[in-house]
Amino acid sequence: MDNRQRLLDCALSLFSLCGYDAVGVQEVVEAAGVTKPTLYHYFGSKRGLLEALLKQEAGKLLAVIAESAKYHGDLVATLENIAKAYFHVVQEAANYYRMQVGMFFSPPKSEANQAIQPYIRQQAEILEEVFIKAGADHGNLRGRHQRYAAGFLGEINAVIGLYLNNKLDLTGDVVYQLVHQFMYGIFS
Amino acid sequence: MDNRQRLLDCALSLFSLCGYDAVGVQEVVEAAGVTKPTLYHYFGSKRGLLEALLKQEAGKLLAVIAESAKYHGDLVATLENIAKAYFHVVQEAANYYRMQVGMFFSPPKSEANQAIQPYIRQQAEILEEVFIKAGADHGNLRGRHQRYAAGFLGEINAVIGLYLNNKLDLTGDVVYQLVHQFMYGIFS
DNA sequence: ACAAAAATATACCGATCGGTATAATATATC
DNA sequence: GATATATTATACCGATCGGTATATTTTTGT
Repeated sequence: MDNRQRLLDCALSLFSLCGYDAVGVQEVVEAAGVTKPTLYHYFGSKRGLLEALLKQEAGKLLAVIAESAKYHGDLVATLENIAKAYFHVVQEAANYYRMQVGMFFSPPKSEANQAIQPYIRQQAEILEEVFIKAGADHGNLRGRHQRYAAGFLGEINAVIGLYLNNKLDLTGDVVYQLVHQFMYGIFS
Repeated sequence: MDNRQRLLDCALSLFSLCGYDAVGVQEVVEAAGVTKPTLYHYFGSKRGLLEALLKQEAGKLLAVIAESAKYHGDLVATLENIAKAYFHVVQEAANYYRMQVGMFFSPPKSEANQAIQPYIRQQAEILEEVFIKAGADHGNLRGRHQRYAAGFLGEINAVIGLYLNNKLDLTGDVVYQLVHQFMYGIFS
């Protein structure tokens, strides 16, 4: 009865490791120990499988990030919470996060990119809102919220990239250094 | 008689737009107006076509970046030169740069990721060397060159991402703001 | 107990995948 | 002008692609 979830789990492993296009439907069902009509019963198509996977996993991620991004007047603290949340998600679901970032940077006409776009946009909105609200307290941020949100996430993903390649650990110290460098510069 | 170059050009367009896996050999040769044995004569395989493409395009990019990254005691000026160089490359060869970033973030077992790895490593080494040399002048940078190189490139790519989605222009002002925020923080 | 519906398997579809054997056509060398 | 070499085309290969028609099993509602 959990064949549906097992298909999702196997799809996540294979997609994140080899890529959506490179993985055949046959490969997914064999890994899950079922046959093709079972997959098509639950998901209708390969694309449907991908979208169900994103709905489940990206939904979880968005909830965690949104919770971490509540701004209460202290921008440094908020950014630290956000960085901590991303690092936590990556450590709990490295495969999924790798896949999400890969899909974001995948070619614009690929199915993978089109499927991830709505979730990426929500993510961007959450981060932008932080800088917009902080702009009320720090006037000179205004008009740059989009760039700051993208830049901050870019730095987070850069560090996550190092972590996924075993180049560094995601300690609390990294959170501190990342946020303070972003806020006060490289010498802080 | 320039069928070889035409194949490379068409492959670049298609790969960057739709992805390496999603583009068939047949599609490439049709776009180039030749037949399959012509492609296999020049490149031996689909993978060989990709590698020839990278050798040509990534080589050009690396030369430009390396030239821009010569450190002469002024870190701010060097980072501005690097950012300018990246922006210049992106404006001259948007398709290729999009493809390169996409391949960098593609799944670790995909052919695309494996093919781009050596070039990405060279790029990282160029950037890290800047921060290592700057560490001689600014002691408190030492031991963090890897993180700073990755973080700086992450911010550059974040801005480039906004540009490729028509969210902002790559003006000299963006260079200034990016580098100064990186060096002196968000309020600079 | 029985019928309706959900879930799974067998076997198959046409299309496309990357790749090639063979042969014809240019092009350059002598 | 003959010969060797590089280049291109015709036609094809087995394998895999995503997807499905049909039938059977399992579960559910009554």
